[in-house]
Amino acid sequence: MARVITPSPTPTPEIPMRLSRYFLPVLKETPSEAQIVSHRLMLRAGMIRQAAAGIYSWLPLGYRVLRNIERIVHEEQQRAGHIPMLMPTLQPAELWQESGRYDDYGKEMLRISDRHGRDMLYGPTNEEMITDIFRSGVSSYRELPLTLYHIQWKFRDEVRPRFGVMRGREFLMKDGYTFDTTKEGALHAYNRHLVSYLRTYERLGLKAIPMRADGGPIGGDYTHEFLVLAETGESEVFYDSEVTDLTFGDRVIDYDDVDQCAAVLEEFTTRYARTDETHDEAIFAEVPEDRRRSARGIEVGQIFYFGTKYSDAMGATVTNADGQAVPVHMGSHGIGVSRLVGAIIEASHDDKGIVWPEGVTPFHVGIVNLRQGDAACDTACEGIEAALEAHGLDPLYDDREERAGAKFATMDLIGLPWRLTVGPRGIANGLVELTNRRTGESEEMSVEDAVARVAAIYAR
RNA sequence: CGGGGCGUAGCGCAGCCUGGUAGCGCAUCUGCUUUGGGAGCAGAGGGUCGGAGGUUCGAAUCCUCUCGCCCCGACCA
Repeated sequence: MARVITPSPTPTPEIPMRLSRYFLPVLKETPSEAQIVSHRLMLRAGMIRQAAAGIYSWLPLGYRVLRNIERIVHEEQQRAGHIPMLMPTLQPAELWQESGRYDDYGKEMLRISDRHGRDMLYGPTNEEMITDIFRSGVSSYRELPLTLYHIQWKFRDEVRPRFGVMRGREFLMKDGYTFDTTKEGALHAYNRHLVSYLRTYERLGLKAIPMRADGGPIGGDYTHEFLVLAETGESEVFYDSEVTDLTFGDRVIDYDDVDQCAAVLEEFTTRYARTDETHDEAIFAEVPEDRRRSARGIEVGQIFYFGTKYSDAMGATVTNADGQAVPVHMGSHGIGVSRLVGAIIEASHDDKGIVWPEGVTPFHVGIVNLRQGDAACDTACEGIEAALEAHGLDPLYDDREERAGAKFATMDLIGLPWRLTVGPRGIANGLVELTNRRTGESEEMSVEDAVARVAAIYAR
């Protein structure tokens, strides 16, 4: 696709990485505070470090994954025609007083005051702020429809944060806001988001099922949550087994095509799929018994049409073709970016560690030198590293003075999808070993073939 | 916010009941050996025992207060 902006904090590409010079504080033992597998593995793999309850530093390896997810979300948002921007983490209380949510939100909102005694808050979401921006910048229906989004840190002062980044207090979210003149237009924006989310989650290596969600106090049917099935999920879900067979695949979508987007929504949401909040036993009973499933799921996104709730409260109107000022129809649509790191691990790991999907892996391939200091092995590894980089790939070269077992265990733990093993026995015959992390299958081949194979894997 | 638990070396833990000046495993550092799945031996470094008061000749240990973290529930992306 065309140029895609990936706003801050995204630095320039990192230099080639060797483990001897990296910062990867892996743990052999499991920290006692971690209860679920993704939290345990993120701590053990040196991806995060807790700063306070529900607040984490992202160490280099974790930061790479987070950034990859962020990049994919950006690309898919912009593919759907949505416009990136960035709103601040700290907001003035006035906006929230205007919408009425300053009092409604309760203690989950972190309230602070600045040196002048002015009431501020660390934003748990951005509807008020975007509505304020919109009303001051848009006045005519001719400027609609419009979808603005950003990826920003948010804070909700959860009573009981847990499960690592899956339910932190500080979290990174993509939230997008749609503005339309009519309800029909807003519902197309809703459908378009559903389609783009399906694409996004597939690229992340996840199967996320859209499920009818609870609209909360606003009500209505126009909200779906996307759930990843996992035993450790926080929500109980009920669904027709046919929904797990649906895949978005490579289909080409015209995001401006109202009927096409509506058809995708129809395809993915007609079968029964609900969380316990909206579960209805009577309707569920109509699903053939052998297709009824109940499981647990992790919520990784939500789409929501809420009409004119904020535009009414905050006076966000446009002049329509008849010259009348009408409130805009809005929707907000979120993807839990930091939470996805945990969700992906929950969905993709084994007893040795993480198994990254190729789309989000922190490094494309690990190079394991079994005999550091051996001239033939060192030369081969350095050559492979350079060749992979020439293909635009990021290898992680384990050049530490460690034994084979320790290097393998580290690679397995951090979950790189592919491993190239270079040892004195093989290299004497010009051979290296390519191993698939997920299946454990290994194949011996020449250095040149191995580089070509890895390049081909990531080119697809 | 109700109920429960835990804070001792980077990580995992013992010691606390019955006060006597801190220990084990892993990790780290040095040396030798080893080298295709978290090596062996020898040696070394690292702790205001979460913090503050109190009791006592003496407190990791007993008492009070306080901070932090974790678990169950309610809540939540």
